[in-house]
Amino acid sequence: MLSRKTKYGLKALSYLAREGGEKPVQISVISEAENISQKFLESILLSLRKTGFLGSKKGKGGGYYLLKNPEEIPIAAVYRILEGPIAMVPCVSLNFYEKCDDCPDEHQCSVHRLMVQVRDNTLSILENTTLRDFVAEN
Amino acid sequence: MLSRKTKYGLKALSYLAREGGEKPVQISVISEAENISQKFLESILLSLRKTGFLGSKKGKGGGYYLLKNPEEIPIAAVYRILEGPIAMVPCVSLNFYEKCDDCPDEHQCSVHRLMVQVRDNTLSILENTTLRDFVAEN
DNA sequence: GTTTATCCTACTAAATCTATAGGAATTACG
DNA sequence: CGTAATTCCTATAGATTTAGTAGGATAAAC
Repeated sequence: MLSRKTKYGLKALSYLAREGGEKPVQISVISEAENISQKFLESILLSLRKTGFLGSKKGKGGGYYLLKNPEEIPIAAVYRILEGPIAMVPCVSLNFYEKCDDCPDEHQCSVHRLMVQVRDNTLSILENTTLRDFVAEN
Repeated sequence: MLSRKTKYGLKALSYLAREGGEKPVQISVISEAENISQKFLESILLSLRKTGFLGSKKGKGGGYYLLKNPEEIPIAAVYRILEGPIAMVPCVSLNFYEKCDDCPDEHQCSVHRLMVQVRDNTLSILENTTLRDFVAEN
């Protein structure tokens, strides 16, 4: 299940992408447009800024803006920042790998093999979809 | 992320499928073989029994056994019992649908459309994989 | 009637999620 | 300059979920 954090983050980025990126957009504007708690959104945008997806400007007329073109931002990258691993089990994750404590050999684990398949499929969708697709659809 | 509950449940079912189903297998045997806390596994098997996947027998020589052939048990069905929705957002779930409180119209939501894609892909894997595949792989 | 097993309910500790609070820092503008 | 508008940052808190644990009831085998 997707956390609200990730969902809100994607919606906010989507909003910024649709906006075109001419001027910074204030948190309050996005939070109203997308029905997101302003304070919560604030912390989400902050972490997207710290990881290089967003730029910001303080003070009057300030706000957030995209640092890259929408087509350069795959959903997978955003997902990994806000949600974490895309894989359903850590032992199958490419970016957040962890060994399972219950499996002596993960190559003999049927769950492992199944989840590799699921990961590959999900990944191909999330890597090949960018913010640009979010804009184009509307 | 897959909960341990679901992972353990799948491993236990997988164990039973490999066993062939002649005789009931005790919780303690499965829990040792698969490195799962016995008490925790107990509650998992119980809920799989209540939902018609497993039969059980009490007393000496008792234990759990599959009620159907492995090829008749798709992973998707087990997943829904133990984990819940396969979809990443409730508004995209076939079996556990819920409207998002933040979306006025889900058909105009880019996250929704993306997650429909992800769901369809994951679903086709989980519906077309059965316990039989878990056995065959070894 | 003793042993072996599942059955069932309730509880708990820890982690995670979803925020909220409150002020500091920065910028625009008159 | 001074004031208003905005992001920046840290800390905290309440709710929910997860991953078990405890302890006895029930049933079957022998």
